[in-house]
Amino acid sequence: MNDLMEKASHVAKILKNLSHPKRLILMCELSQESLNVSQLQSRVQLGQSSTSQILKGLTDQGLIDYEQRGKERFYFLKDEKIRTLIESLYDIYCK
Amino acid sequence: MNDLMEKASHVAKILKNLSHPKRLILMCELSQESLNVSQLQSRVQLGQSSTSQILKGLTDQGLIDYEQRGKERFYFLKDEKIRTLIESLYDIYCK
DNA sequence: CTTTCATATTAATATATAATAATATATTAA
DNA sequence: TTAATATATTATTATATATTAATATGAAAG
Repeated sequence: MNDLMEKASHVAKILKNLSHPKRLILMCELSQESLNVSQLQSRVQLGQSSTSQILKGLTDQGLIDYEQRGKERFYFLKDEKIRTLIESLYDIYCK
Repeated sequence: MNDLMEKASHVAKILKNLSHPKRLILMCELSQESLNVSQLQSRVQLGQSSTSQILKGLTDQGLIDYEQRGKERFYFLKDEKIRTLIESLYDIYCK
């Protein structure tokens, strides 16, 4: 039961990151291509601050990472399991 | 973008229901067999009230349903897509 | 070096969620 | 018809999350 709880907590945290429409869209976009903050901002219709905060959260949890190019930061999916999960979600709910 | 937002909101709501370790375990249990409230309670280590509230939320969202047998209510998954999703999660994170 | 642009951080507030306790309902059995 | 059991509901509180605004950092251009 303890091991189960740990696994469940881990998966639940990841799901929480996807459990908000705009974060979900953001992650879907990132599953297609690397994008910088202002690109993400406009695709997801959120302010600069919220977008940055969300990206920080996702980065802290190891789900995404970024590469700095000049002034810009290009974010991309770091965790391949997330990509698989997003694909499954697409298969289940959007086909 | 609007259609996208609608779809994303729908999926996000479902994910939110799974984004809590105990609700996730509860849903996993229900994906295996029908269970009554007190069985769920003990498997998930939650009080009676919380368990009932969670079950109500899941029922309201059409994810589960129940069948009354005497004093007891046996809950079961109503939405087959959820079962598929839970199986995917298992494949991705627990194998 | 100073201005500009992209992004990050902090703080403040509003809103949602989780947990608990207390009470209510409904079914069955005595 | 009352008592016992399973479950539901309501109210309250604590905690977490989302949003916004204001300020700060850091890279590059001039």
